[in-house]
Amino acid sequence: MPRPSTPLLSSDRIRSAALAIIDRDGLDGLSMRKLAAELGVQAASLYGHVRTKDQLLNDIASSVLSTVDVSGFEVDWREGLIRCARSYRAALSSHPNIVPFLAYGPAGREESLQRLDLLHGALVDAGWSRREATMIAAGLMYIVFGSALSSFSSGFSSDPADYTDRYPHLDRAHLLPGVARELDRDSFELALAAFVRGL
Amino acid sequence: MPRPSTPLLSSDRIRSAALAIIDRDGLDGLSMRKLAAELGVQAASLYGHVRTKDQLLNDIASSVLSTVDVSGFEVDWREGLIRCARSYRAALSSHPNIVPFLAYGPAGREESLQRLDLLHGALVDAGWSRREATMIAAGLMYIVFGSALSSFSSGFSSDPADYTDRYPHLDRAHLLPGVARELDRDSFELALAAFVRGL
DNA sequence: GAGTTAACCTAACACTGTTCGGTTAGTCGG
DNA sequence: CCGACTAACCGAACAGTGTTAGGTTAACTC
Repeated sequence: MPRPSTPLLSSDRIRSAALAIIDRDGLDGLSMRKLAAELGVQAASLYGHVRTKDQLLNDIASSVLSTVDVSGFEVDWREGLIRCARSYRAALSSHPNIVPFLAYGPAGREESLQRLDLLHGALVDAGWSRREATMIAAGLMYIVFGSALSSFSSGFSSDPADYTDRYPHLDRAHLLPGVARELDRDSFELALAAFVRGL
Repeated sequence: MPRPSTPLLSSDRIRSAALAIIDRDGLDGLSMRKLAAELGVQAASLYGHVRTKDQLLNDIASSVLSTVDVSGFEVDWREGLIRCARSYRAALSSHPNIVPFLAYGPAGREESLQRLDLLHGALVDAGWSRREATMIAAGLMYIVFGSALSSFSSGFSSDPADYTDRYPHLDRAHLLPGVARELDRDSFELALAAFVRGL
């Protein structure tokens, strides 16, 4: 196929198709050839719109994080922290399969820095020292990312025989998968509330 | 080379060589061919001792986590939580490059479950309900894994120009890389203390 | 000493991300 | 209107990945 009359590809179309694949097949399920195939195109054609796969993933990550809202600090810094964390978690858990990518490396994403700047400023305004503000922001991110990884409650088998005898205190762990989502949310809320209250 | 008089390979040698590569070159720096080369062997030979690369990584992860100590709950459950979290973090931060692998999937690792069982039991003994115990354990893991990812303080540039003007509250963020390790530890301790105090 | 097993090898398969050079449709200058 | 040029795609290839099949020979067992 030569140059088509109306372009088949665009950065946006590529990004959203890639995110759909990630959501459906996981992070490892995304390959450039598969992505191209779903767009009705050959793999090489993608590189006219995207520099590298890593860059594509970064762009997707940024767009996922762009929905995070850090407003709400005017009322109360505790409430601001809680809202910010909830918003972060909502963004991440709407596309959980991309979280391992975020976990990989030095981010330095524009969006993250901007939000972090606001968060830091709000904490300093509330009376915390700069160093304390940095550590509190870090702690909040620990809880958010830790809960978003959720290799915790989703990592349980649903076969009771896997636990009985060997792990006496986990004798009902096989019920976890059924309530994993709810339990993850409640665990996050508990951790967040305890953290903020304990500051 | 036919069968050598004394075997060149063993599961242990393979595991420790692989972990050394991961520590040195990162998770992506480990390939079966490279691992084989460092052991003076061809890649295919590894598969006589290791089922798959994924299994190898799981075994390595288990051995890293095997140093975690969950004793210390006799004294006080708060102290027990703190010691457990510190021990976990120590294990993870001694081999930080394998943490992204842990972040990937349903773990269900023998070691983790065993430790989780003890933790859960200790919390129930201390008077928490089973559900609360589960959530508290999850919250603790959030902080441990979140801090071990450390895509936070290690993700900052050391060039002041990257922050000035654009991020007014982060005007000293360029200093972070120099104190990243210490700051990460302090942030972890702060988050842990706040979390436990807030329960 | 024969037969079996264990430990290595070479070669290959089906993938991966990415690049090079080609082909053609659309667009712009004269 | 037509030539030059660019934009958007394709086919083929490269170097790398995890993994398997089948071969070769040393060491062990009876």
